[in-house]
Amino acid sequence: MAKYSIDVIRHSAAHIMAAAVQELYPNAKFDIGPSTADGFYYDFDLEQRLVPDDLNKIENTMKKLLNQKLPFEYIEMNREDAEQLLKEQNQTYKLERLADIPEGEKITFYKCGQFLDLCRGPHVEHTGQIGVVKLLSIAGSYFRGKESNPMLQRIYGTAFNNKKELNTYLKQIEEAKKRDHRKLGRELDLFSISEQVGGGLALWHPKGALIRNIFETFWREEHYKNNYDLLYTPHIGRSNLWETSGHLNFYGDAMYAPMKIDGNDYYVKPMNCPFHIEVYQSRLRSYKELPLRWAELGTVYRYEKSGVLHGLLRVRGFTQDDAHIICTPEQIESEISEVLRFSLSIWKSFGFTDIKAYLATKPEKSVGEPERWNQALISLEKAVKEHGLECEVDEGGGAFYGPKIDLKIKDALGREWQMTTIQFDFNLPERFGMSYIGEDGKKHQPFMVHRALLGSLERFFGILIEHYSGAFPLWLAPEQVRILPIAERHQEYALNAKKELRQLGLRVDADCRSETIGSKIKDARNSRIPYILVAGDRELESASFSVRSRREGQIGEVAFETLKEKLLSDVTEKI
RNA sequence: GCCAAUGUAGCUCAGUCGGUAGAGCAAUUCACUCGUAAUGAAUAGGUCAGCGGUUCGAAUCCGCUCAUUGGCUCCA
Repeated sequence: MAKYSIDVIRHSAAHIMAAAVQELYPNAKFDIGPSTADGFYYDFDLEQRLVPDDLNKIENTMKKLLNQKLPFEYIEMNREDAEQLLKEQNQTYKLERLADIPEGEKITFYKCGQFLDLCRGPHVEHTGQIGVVKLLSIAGSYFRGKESNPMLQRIYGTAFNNKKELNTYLKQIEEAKKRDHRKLGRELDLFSISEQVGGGLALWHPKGALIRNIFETFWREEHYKNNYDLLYTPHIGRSNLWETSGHLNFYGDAMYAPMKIDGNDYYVKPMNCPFHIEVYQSRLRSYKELPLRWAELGTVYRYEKSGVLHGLLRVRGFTQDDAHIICTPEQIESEISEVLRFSLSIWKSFGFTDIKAYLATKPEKSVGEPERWNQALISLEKAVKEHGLECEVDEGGGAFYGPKIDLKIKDALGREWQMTTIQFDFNLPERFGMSYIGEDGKKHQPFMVHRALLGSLERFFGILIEHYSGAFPLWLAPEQVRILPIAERHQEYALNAKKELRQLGLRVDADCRSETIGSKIKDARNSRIPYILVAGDRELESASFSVRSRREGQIGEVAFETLKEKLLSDVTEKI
């Protein structure tokens, strides 16, 4: 039996799904059915709405077809015959797809059982080679992905070589569900989103807020150490500011309606940049004070369509860890390199080391001098190379105002998240008429770079929750240590230790409820407490605790003095 | 925004044919004072998402609205 790549198997499975749909719904119209990163889909136009139960029906029909070991038959046709055939079958979407195939290119079909599909292949030889299939979900999808086109029904499924591989995949999905930050956010009492308040507006509960405070403090300290200055700017600004910046014109749809104050329209900010620029414009600037690196944890609000909101990962109000670097052309290279180095070091602190860069270059429509675009691009490329980052280039994928590098980080489950962004801006300096006096005594336009390392604190927190599965490392854990007295007579000892550890700056609590020790341990473990200290007669006697570490398991009795040192060093080491 | 599904106690979920609300966990109170993942008992907890309709009677049937979920589109 020939060995086929999983993509070929899945693409073939997509055909079989279409064949099953054709068998069950003879009037179905077909669009396309490619393989994806972990499965396949096919888009259909059906007279009836599919319901989840239909998936079983379709899957069973597919299994029947797989068992028949039907061959995939390759058929070449000329354009006229192909058109004729698709017209006869009333396959309007396929006809449009046919028209996409450039003149002179071969037009190929694959036939499997009764199902004939316009397709360039390749496929397996026969359906017995597809292994196991599973249909996963039904969704809507615009034809050709365009909002103005009709919506088709899409069925997602997956295929694997064997049952074992499929089960591994399904287990992964289960694991991801267990880590879902929305679920953990509720269970660990970290945050919530209230219908009363509104969708996409997160409420940080005490424990979540505590974690945020810790990483915000870390963020501020690191920025000071890396020669940034911090700014605070308002949440609203007059309409003329947003007219100058161009936001009202370009992104007005995503901005919230203005409020009238003294006859002026004020808008809630969707970005911090115009404010930072106004700080720059507050006086004449000399080349001697450049580069300026101004950072702010700036809370912004953007109208996101209702259908896209998703826990903390896609919200309407969020805090960016924003910064703007304003510098001379000579400083660009070292500044970009420095931003990248700084970014990588921050990610390392949070336990992310698998990072990939995505470089986006000049699109068709753009502003700014080509020479500046070029210089910016060179600096980005150099920095990526210098830090040895794997890099993918998206030609023409930059914003109209400048090229950029995005960093994607891989989490504990191997999922990639786009987080850091470093973007040049040739638009705003022009629009605001930013300048500095150069060595020559003349005015020059500075380079301006936007950068966000974590992106949005909300989104970062959501990903952090999933990455750690709620088990935050000691330095981030809202409750680092929990002391469990076994009986009432051990409470005083526990409370004294709690007091002492708090004096050392550790976040400690004692569980003095009249529960059994087993029950208290269960609760502490479910709360993902890094250190559980049990105190009974023996420990009281020897001034020690029975220590259970989330990371190392049961450690046994440790003298209180030794324990204090261990805890403090763990916090410093960020483990 | 679009397509679809879902919405019952804080959480997870049951609720038959339309006959007036139920479990487990969590919470609260009391008893127990316990040695490494669940001590026992009692109590409390509900505008069945909201509004409207059909009906003698609606969690249940119908319509609208809202929210959530999975996708699509979008993400300066």
